[in-house]
Order: sequence, then structure tokens, then C-alpha cells
Amino acid sequence: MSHPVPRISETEWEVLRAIWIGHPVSAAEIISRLSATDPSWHPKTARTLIARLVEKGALTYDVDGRTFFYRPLVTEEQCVAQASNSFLDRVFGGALKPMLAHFVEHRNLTPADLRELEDLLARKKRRR
Amino acid sequence: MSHPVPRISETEWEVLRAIWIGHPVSAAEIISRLSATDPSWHPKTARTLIARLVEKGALTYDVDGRTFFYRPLVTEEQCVAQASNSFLDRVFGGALKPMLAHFVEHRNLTPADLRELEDLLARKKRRR
DNA sequence: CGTCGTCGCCTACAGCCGTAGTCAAACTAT
DNA sequence: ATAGTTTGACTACGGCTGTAGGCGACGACG
Repeated sequence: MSHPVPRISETEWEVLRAIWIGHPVSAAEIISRLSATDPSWHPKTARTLIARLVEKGALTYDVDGRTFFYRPLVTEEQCVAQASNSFLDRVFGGALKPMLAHFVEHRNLTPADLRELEDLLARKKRRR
Repeated sequence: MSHPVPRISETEWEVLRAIWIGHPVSAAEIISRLSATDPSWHPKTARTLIARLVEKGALTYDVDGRTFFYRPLVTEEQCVAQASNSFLDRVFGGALKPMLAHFVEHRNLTPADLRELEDLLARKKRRR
């Protein structure tokens, strides 16, 4: 589409996730959401990252008086897709099946999870 | 254990993958493997990355005359595990099932792939 | 034996990243 | 009004990354 999703760094992801929760949202509120999940967030750091996300075109804002209300310009979907591609390419050379196999093998999945995944696969197969 | 797997950057991954293919291996051979999959690799760049990987403790080498033969000090397993954790946390907040669902839903899997994955799940379930 | 290519070592440099600090303007509570 | 608080803008800075270039030593070829 229009925006080629910019590259989102590790900490920028956290900021974005705080914003996707609900927006438009003030910097103060973003910071408080961040601190809620990780108290070690320094307000100044958060503000810097917000500014960088605006620069990168991942966020925009509406001004109301002295306060900015931020909105994402990229959806979580888009970012997830971009990060997933990059991860898949980098770590598994783009090979999807080995990647899925890795997680199924090396991670804990409850029997319920396994059943749900089987369902997912079955539905997928039927849809083709 | 001994080495906490160092952080591996994007391009360093490519170098490591070239080395995991077979080792010990000379710089020249690494470079030729890299160029094989991506001709845009500049030898100097590759050498820099090799050196950085040595610094980081991800590689070591044996000297034979004037030539270095490199060996990985980190296994692909270890690196995959580390990168996978980081990806999972960052992008899916650590939630495994949504991540798997995402890939199954948004990516192309051949019917054969689907079948194999079903097998994998079934075996996994039985093993529990 | 001299020249040339190769090897690894050291250097460079801009851009991104994490982590903040300073500052002036505006607002708020006394 | 005055003083403290909050806000966004600008600045800082060291480490990591991507991308190489230059240099001196060593060996191969003529």
C-alpha cells in the first residue's frame, strides 16, 4: 500500500504495542501504560522513542492545546507481518516448515494447544 | 552453560549460516559461499563481519600458515533458540500459539507441508 | 629476485539504537 | 503573581551495524 512499513526497533515495538492498545493517546498515558508492564521505563526515554516513531512515519498526532494525542500510522498486522518475514528469512532462510517444526518441537504446547493447531491445519487444508 | 550466546546481527547471521554449512573453513571459502547465494557480498564486508564474530566469541579459528580456518563456537541450535525467543517476545508478547496461528494463516503451505505438520503434531501428542 | 595478488589487521564513518539530560514555554496551584 | 510542574524540542553520547578502504607481510609466478 501507501506506507512501506518502517523498520521498528526492539524498544519501539514496546511503545507501539502500548499505543495499539487504544488511541489517540497522550504521551503521559503511553508512558503510564509502559510503566505498568515494565516499571523501569524512563519517561524521557519513552518520549524520545515516541518522537522517533513520528519521524519514521509510524505515528502521527493531533494537537490539543499543549498536549499531543498520538495515533499509529502502521497497524499491528503490518508490523507483525514485516517482523515475521524478517525473522523467517534471517533465522530459517525463509523456510516456513522448519520454522514451525522448530517451535512445535522445542516449545511447550499444552494438549489443548495441540488440538487447536490441528484444527487450524485441518481448516486450512479444507479451504484450499 | 559456558557461553551466553552473543547477539547476532542480520548480516552476521548470513555469515554464520555459511559457516555452519561446513567447517573448519577459510575466509575465502566463506566468502565464496556467501557470494554463491548473494553475489552482492563484498569480500571486505564479509571479512569485517568474520572478525566481529570472532570478537564476539561466536567463532574461533586455527591458523595454518597464513590462512585462518574458522569454526563456530555457537551452534545453529543455540542461535535459533535465542533469536526465536527474542522474536516471540517482541512481536507476540511471548504467546506461542498466536504466533504459530499467524504463520499458518498468512503464509502459503503446500498440502504436503500441511500433512507433515499434522504428523508432527500427532507425534508430539503421542510422546507426551 | 622483483612484482603482484592475497591475507589478516587496523581504521573509517555514517546511521540506528538505547538511554537520557537541558531548556524554554505553558499551565497550575498557592 | 510566583513558584513548581508538565510538555514537547533539541542535544548528547557511546555502542552496534553495514559497508568498506589502506597497509604491511607473505607467498606465487615469471
